[in-house]
Amino acid sequence: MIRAPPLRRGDGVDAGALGAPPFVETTMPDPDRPVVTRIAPSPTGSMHIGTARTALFNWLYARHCGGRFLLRIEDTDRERSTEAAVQVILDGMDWLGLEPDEPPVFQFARAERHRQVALELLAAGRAYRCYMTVDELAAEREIARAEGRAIRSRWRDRERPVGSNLPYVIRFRGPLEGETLVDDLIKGPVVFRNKELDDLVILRSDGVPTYNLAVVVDDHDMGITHVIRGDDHLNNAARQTLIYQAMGWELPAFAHVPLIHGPDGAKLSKRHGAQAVGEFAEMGLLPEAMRNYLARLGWGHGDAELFSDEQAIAWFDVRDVVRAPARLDWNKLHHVNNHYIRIADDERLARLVQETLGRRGRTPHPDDLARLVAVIPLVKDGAKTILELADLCAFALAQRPLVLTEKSASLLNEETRARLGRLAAALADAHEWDAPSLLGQLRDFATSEGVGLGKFGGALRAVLSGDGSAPDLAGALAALGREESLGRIEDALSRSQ
RNA sequence: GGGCCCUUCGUCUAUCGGUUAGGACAUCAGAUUUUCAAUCUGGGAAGACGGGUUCGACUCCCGUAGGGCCUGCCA
Repeated sequence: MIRAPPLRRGDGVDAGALGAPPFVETTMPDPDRPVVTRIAPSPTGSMHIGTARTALFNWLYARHCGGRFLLRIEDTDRERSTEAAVQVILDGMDWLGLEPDEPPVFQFARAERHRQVALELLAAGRAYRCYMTVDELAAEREIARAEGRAIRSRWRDRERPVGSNLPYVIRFRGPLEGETLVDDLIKGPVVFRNKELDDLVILRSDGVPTYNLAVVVDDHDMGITHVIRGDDHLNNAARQTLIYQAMGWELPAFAHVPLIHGPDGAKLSKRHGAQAVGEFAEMGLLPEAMRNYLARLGWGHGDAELFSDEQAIAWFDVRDVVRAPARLDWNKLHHVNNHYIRIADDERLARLVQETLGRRGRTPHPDDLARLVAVIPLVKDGAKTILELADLCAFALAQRPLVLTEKSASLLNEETRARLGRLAAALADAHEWDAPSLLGQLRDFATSEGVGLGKFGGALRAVLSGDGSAPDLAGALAALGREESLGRIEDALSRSQ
């Protein structure tokens, strides 16, 4: 393994102008080191679904390798970071079931350590003080852009202004020649010409470290072996590589995963329906469905579409992540969600439906849970979300006497009322009250009436549900129970026309 | 402007030089049916474009076009 030369302790004067130690080509990660991955979101708002997928990839890879998965909160931007946003991340990870193996690391709490490293780099001549004002910087930026080159500070090779106490930032002193290789696990080898890389600010004028320094120091200190993150960081990886080399630190393996786009191919944003993890939860998606769908978005294993966490862990390798950005497809997400609703435990679903109903302002009734557990098996196959499941269950929770919609009421005429009356009488004597035998009885009744089920099915559904949204009739009768079912029919028939 | 990344059915993907280019979602048609749904059967649907390399290219190389990211004292 190639290692950078040891840091040279400076004498307080920027040594770069005198000739900094040469930069090495690259150092590769030790293949024998146990894998450590991390997700490093910044708490500046909601938790993006792309962040969730990156977290999932990190989690899957760590589990696959028998390694560890860590969480770091990147809160060095004091202006925008909020405690509430930290909680959103913690809740999001919890909901997704992606438990980090250690308590989260808060980046800002490590600012002193970052500052030390910045000073070390300064002392070693690998960084310098830049006294450019905001205006000067803006001007340089404009010129550099016009000339099609990276911005350069004129303080790179200058002593500090004599006797001045002007504010300054510390910039990393990158090499002007040669190339830097980022050997990305997903994108393959990517070569950057060093002259294209600007000298990034590592310490702000107020002494707060910047992201690019903090990530490198933290990833190194946390022993991260695989940096799996959004590919918006691919360019940063080159400059970060330079910092690793300047510090003589072993490089992690990089894997830059493409971003998630909206259905129209544009960057996923609010107008696409949802972009925050919390919103997906509120829309009635199941976390295991999200894991399956997200894993499948940008990664595949042959024809496998629906798979367990265990299978995903067994199969997942970052190297197989697709290089192109993927679009969020609501249809497929819903399809996957439907699958997990079908195989989910009915009591769990009942509780989720109760929560949904509660959010809609429904006052809970003591019978709710029991009725939901009875009716959910009947309707879950048709539910793409918990919200839809709640809609499909609604009829079972209605309290007598039901209010019939106009359409439902219109199905009750002299003929159907008479027929329902005879049906109620027949059902009152039924020995069995389960779906199969009820279906048999409905059929027998239809035969005895000399008509098809269609002649009174609509009316029966209307009086049982109020709005006609009930599922299979026999199943609905069974789920409702004899007393409730006959009561609902009775209510409707006794109502004046 | 500059640098970098990306490009297979509408969408997510399989293919790792030789396949009738496979699967899933969506869509269409039919079947079933007590509404809706579900279910079953079947169909249509793709290698951005142009050059190479090769006996042979979706696969490798170059170019073009289109999209994305970075170019912050944001992360």
